[in-house]
Amino acid sequence: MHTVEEILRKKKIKVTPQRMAVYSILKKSKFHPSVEMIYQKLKPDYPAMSLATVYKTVDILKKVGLIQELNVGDGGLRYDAQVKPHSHIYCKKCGKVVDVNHFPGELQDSLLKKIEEETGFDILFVQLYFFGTCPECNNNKKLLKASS
Amino acid sequence: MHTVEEILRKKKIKVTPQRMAVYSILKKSKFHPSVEMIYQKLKPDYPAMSLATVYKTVDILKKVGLIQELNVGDGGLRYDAQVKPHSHIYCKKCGKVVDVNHFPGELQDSLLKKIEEETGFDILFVQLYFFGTCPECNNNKKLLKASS
DNA sequence: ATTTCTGCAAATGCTTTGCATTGCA
DNA sequence: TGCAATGCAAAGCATTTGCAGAAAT
Repeated sequence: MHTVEEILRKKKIKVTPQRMAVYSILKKSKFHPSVEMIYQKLKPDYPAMSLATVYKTVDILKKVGLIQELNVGDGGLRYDAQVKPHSHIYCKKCGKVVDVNHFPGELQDSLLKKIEEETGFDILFVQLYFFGTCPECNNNKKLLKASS
Repeated sequence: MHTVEEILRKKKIKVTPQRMAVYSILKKSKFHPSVEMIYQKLKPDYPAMSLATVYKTVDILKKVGLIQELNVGDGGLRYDAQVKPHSHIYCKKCGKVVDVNHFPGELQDSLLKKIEEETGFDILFVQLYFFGTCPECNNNKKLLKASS
């Protein structure tokens, strides 16, 4: 196992406070923030930080493989420091993205090979997204239903 | 079963040549085109058509449930008149999006319920994306490998 | 006849780019 | 010190919006 600093230096990418800060936000948070969200979280500690730097940083971290990009639609890309295969669930109402610690075993072995054979593609990775409404956003509706 | 015209009229949405043309492109094509691609395909037959109209039309068709939006990343949304559950494979090199007529049965019943229980979400739909390189884009590489 | 839609052009908003300054190695 | 990164502002693009004229019901 290597530290983030080592991984960056090995690829001749300079280790800067901004880059470490962006990675640290992503590593800590379970919210799968967008670039704008990362920027807002960093502002108190790095008042001079530029939004452009956050864009450039997530791009680099993505290319190096330290983070993955999630595409939940509705406009914004989200970033995730968890790069092991797992799936995501997105709330259509509040935009929250939550990890789903379930990844169909079927998807990891025989089915992938079958699909590669059928389509002729070489499969690099799989993204599985669930879309729905989260418990918090459901609350009102459920209470209304229960009382009617 | 209802015709597209009937479905639109029922929802008080006017049936226009532009709307039918956009739907027809999506129904016919297996390419999962973007808004820009749809616009380019329509230009010869509808030289006056506006790009804004295509944007507005896919939005309406999506809301009515006649088409689905695919989010393959790399910037552009794609549209698909096939609304039954199926998955998609996207070529990272040429951007092609192809249907995968395989949808893990696991995903449709017990697993969904389990995930709903674990997360508290109400799941509305699932998107499964495979990312990789298509046979055409692989060709060169494979030939090189074979001859080395 | 009324209502909605189209097409144009302008506006918006997210993301990228260019470049002088700053800072890591 | 030298090269790369930052931060700012401007540019770029995809998408949305407003509205007058056109078309559908």
